[in-house]
Amino acid sequence: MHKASQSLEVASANVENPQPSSRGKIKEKSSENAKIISYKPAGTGTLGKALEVLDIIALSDVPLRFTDILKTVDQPRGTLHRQLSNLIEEGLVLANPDGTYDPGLRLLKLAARAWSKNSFRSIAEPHVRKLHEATGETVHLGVLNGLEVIYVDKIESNQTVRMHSQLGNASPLYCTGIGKAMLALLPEEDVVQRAQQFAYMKYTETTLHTPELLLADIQKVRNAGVAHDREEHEVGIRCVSAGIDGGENSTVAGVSVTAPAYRISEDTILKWESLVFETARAIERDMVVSMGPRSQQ
Amino acid sequence: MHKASQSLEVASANVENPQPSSRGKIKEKSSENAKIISYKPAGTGTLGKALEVLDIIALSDVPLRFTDILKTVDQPRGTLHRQLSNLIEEGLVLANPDGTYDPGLRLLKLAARAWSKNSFRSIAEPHVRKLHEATGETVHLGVLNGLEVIYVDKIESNQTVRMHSQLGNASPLYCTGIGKAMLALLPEEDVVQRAQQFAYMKYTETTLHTPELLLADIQKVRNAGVAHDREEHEVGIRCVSAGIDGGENSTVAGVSVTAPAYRISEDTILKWESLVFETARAIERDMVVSMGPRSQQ
DNA sequence: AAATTGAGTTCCAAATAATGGAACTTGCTA
DNA sequence: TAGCAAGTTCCATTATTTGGAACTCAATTT
Repeated sequence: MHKASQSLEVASANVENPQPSSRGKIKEKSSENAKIISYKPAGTGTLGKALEVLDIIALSDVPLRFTDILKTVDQPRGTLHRQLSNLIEEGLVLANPDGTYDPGLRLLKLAARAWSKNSFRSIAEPHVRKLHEATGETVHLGVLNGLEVIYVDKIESNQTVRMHSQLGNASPLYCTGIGKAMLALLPEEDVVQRAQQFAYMKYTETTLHTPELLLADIQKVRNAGVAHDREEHEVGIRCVSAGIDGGENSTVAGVSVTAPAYRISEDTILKWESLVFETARAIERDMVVSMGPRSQQ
Repeated sequence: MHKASQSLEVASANVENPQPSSRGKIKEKSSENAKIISYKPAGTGTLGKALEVLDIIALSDVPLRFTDILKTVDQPRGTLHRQLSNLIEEGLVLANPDGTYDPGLRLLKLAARAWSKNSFRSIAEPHVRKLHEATGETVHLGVLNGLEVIYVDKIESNQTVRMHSQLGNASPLYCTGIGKAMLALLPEEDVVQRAQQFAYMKYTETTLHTPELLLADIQKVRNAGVAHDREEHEVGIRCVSAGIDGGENSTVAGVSVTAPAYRISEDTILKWESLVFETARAIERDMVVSMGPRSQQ
């Protein structure tokens, strides 16, 4: 109990869940069920601590030196030094000649596989493409991950912007169309809980920057079936989004169409609402076929 | 040579680097042993073992179940089970409802940062783009990583193919233009050593599938300053490539132009040779400016 | 229906790896 | 040249990982 509690306690709070799992599965963390969700597992175990360091290096906006990392992570110098050595040895971190550290190439290689193997993404791809063709605007496909949405696919309307520039990027749930659409799929108490955990930032005038504003909007999304981002994350940018419920698969995701506000009329928005909604439904249907109950191999 | 320089080179690209390091370096497994390059560090330490499991999951072409992984990795069931638990808890691995495992979303998020933070890539980007504009064909940017080239950027000639589909992908050095161009930059004994370690596959009729064939070609590349892939990896595909020597930075990389053989004449090839060569030189110059001696921050 | 098998999970003493404090280098600065 | 800051190494202590075996549970087999 002593040690188990430390390594896997994330689920400590959400005990007793019927979980109709057939064969046992490995302690699945906060997926759909988790009543109490701990999004910040805080590096427990050797792996967790190593990843904590890796996160600091990867998520920083400026190159970090040894001491910078040391200040962020609460550890003795000797310990951090060895952790960095291990990360470098494994190719997860790159030591620059000037004494700073960068994320390593191995991450790219792993992620390339993670992306191409992602079955949800490949199932959704034709639908995403069709939506792009129907609207002519930028389309995003995102997956729920804790308090963020992670973009797993994207088709740009404007080809001058690099396509892949944003894949894998993460945005907060509360200020994006996809984020709100996904929240609306979750049980109310789960939404309430997450709403309390956001570190709200008022990106624009219309950003929903309190749990109350957010929860009220989520209710509207539930009724409408689609979510709107009315310049809530970036001035001048609007988006229409619909949530995708993976069901069995427990994946919660969303699609969206995004465009500059000046370019689109209310009529266009209405048209997009149904297009986006239908796209989400189509993806859900394909998911049941491909990964649903009783299938796969 | 100044500042701190802890380029520990465990499995880094350049063995045998005089490296006038001033401050001590991190760890450094065995400096006199640097002749023997261990590209397969074989999971040492807790982190290494965890990554070994992650690699198996990420690099497999089919979804793996617990037992499949167990057969590949030589470990007791109990141990593997806990390792998987840890990987799942950290978001590096995703447990599917059907009992199979996939690489997790956290990898995408980390890799997105690794990519956008990669200073080499961003320095090279304008040159890569220019080369694409000058040739109208597909341009690749790759970095040396052990026995492979990892593609860090790519501009497609044919927009119908998804741009990001290949980023992070790895190919063997011996059968790609960029790979051979990079090898040509390394000291001879290093090339010989790597040449012996490849698991040669005869992809096409012209694949250089023995160390002898490869070494002979590398010599030609050294003389010419550019490397050719004459349908050595894929039938009907040719490519012209030049190596990029990071110098101080110790990054070894390469650029290439690729096109279907039927579409290009010998004249075109000649023109590309100088374009590609010049692009590589231009990138090297920019690297010295941005990350070379006396700079940073 | 009972027995068997296969797949996954849990437990715990023993083995191994990580920790953290302190001493040690080294380059830079006052 | 003394002092300082940044980075590196060492090693006894502490904590985690290991691996074998026992256990659960469902799907076959007999």
